[in-house]
Amino acid sequence: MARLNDQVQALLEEYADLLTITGGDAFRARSYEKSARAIGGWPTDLADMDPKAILEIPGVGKSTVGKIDEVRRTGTIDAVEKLRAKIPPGVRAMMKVPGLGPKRALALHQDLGVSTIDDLRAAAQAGRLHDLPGFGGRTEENILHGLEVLHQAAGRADLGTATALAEEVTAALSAVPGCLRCTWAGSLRRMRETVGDLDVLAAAHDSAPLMEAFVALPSVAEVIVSGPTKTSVRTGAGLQIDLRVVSPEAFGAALVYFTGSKAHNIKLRTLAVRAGLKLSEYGLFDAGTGENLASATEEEVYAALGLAWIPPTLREDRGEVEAAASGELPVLVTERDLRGDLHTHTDLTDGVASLEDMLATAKARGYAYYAVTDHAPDLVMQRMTDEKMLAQRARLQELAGHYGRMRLLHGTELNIGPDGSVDWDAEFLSGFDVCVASVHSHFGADRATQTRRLIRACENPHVHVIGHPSARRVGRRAPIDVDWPAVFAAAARTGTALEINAAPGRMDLNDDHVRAARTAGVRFSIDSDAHSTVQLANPRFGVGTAQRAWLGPDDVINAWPWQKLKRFLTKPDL
DNA sequence: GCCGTTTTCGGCCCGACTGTTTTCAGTCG
Repeated sequence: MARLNDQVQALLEEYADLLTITGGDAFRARSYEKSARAIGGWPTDLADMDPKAILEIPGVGKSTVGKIDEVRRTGTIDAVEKLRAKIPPGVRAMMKVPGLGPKRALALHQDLGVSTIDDLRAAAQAGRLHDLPGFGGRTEENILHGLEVLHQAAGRADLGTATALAEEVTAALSAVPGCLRCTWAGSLRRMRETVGDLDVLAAAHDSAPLMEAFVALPSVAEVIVSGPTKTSVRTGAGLQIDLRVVSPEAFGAALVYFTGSKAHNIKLRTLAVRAGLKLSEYGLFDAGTGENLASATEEEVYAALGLAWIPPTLREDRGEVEAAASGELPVLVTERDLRGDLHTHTDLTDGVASLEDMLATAKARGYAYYAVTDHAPDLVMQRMTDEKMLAQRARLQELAGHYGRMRLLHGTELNIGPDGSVDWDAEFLSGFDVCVASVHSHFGADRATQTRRLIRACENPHVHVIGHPSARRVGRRAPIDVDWPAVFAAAARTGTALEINAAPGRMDLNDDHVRAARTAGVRFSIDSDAHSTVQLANPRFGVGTAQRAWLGPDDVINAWPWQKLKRFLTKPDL
């Protein structure tokens, strides 16, 4: 774990879950959930804060400060350990199955002796669940389906988790004496939305010190294989990390080789063979003489194959090799191109940071414009009212000019109802600078219904962006069933942007959909959906998706200068 | 456990949906 905040957050979340499972005070559990979120989203590392400052974090009281101190001293929390002794970890894991909450998870454990996900699957397949009180045939089916959803992401880490781990590992290894280069490769470098393992590459003349440091990392739980060029470990969270150490002369060739994808590598090797060459992780060689033609940098390797350097996010054999050969690689949008964020929250609804803190962090990111888009009233739990929204708008107007030249936009995240309607009438909506509209309910409706509701939302003259259009949660909830070509056509026709939601748990739209939508003429908004100042850094992940879909700066409305974006936010008459 | 121009005690987010039920528990956002 990179920050003490993350460690504390994980322990407090676990404590809240265990309290809930054991039927403890629900308000206490909720309180711990809240402090966990507040701590995870707090920008300063707890390790650098004194207790008094920690007590200032909203939602954190004396009891939590004590537990933070305990984590700092002992690495854990005694109260959590005591509950862990009573409730097998599998019971908590079962709560991750969609449709299974604390009550049923505990009932399954107590009445059926089910205490792992595997037990649960076996029991459901054997039809042993529907005899339990409160369980029936449909519940059993839903649990089996939920297990399927969970299984698709099992053992895979989302982009945010994997990136944090990769940064931690490469920083630690880079500090080892004799380490000349260290970076991550593999699917994480290609910025796939989830990764099954982490590939780390280092350059050194002597690999031994790196291997020793690697297996001694605090996040390592198990060593799978260990040798002079390759060591594989598993983290406590179950993610495999492979470390390969090569000589500095071979670093570029190894980076190409281990970044992949497999299909991209095959294409490159085929190209090499046809030219009388041989490509491996050690370099590009003359097949006849064995002479090393290129190996130190990726650029040299690609150049020796007659190719321009190909950005890692494109290396999927989707035409990038041909484009590199003909000098037609696209100019990709980068994080630096983003001039603003059009989907963010504050503590007025479910964010954990104040408006002022979010604005200050946004300004530090160098944005030219920034939209605050708190939840609208139809998401009842957020308790939004017209008055609260108008008060926020007034506050935003007061703050105009307080954040340099950053333009402050007042927006909202509307809820797209099952019929495609949204929270407010046209008059109220016209008061916003920007409206994101998202699906937050009725995920199970049929394709015709989902398609109609999204198209109707696009046709709303006050809706500028469709937020997280598929409503999927990576590894947790399947996307809604939609006729995407029809929605893409509607978005293009109505001048409605589709969001690339950059929160690692969403990554929505995904790269395939973005590619298809772009072909249909759709524009995109790469948004953080930040609920804390830390999450304002999310767009880097969305840029990965955008690049994988070959998007350039012109495809992304929040890469545009304000005047151009302003015109886009005035939709044409339909 | 946290918090306070309704409060230092007594509240704490609320409604919809699903599947199990015969009046409601569990889950979700």
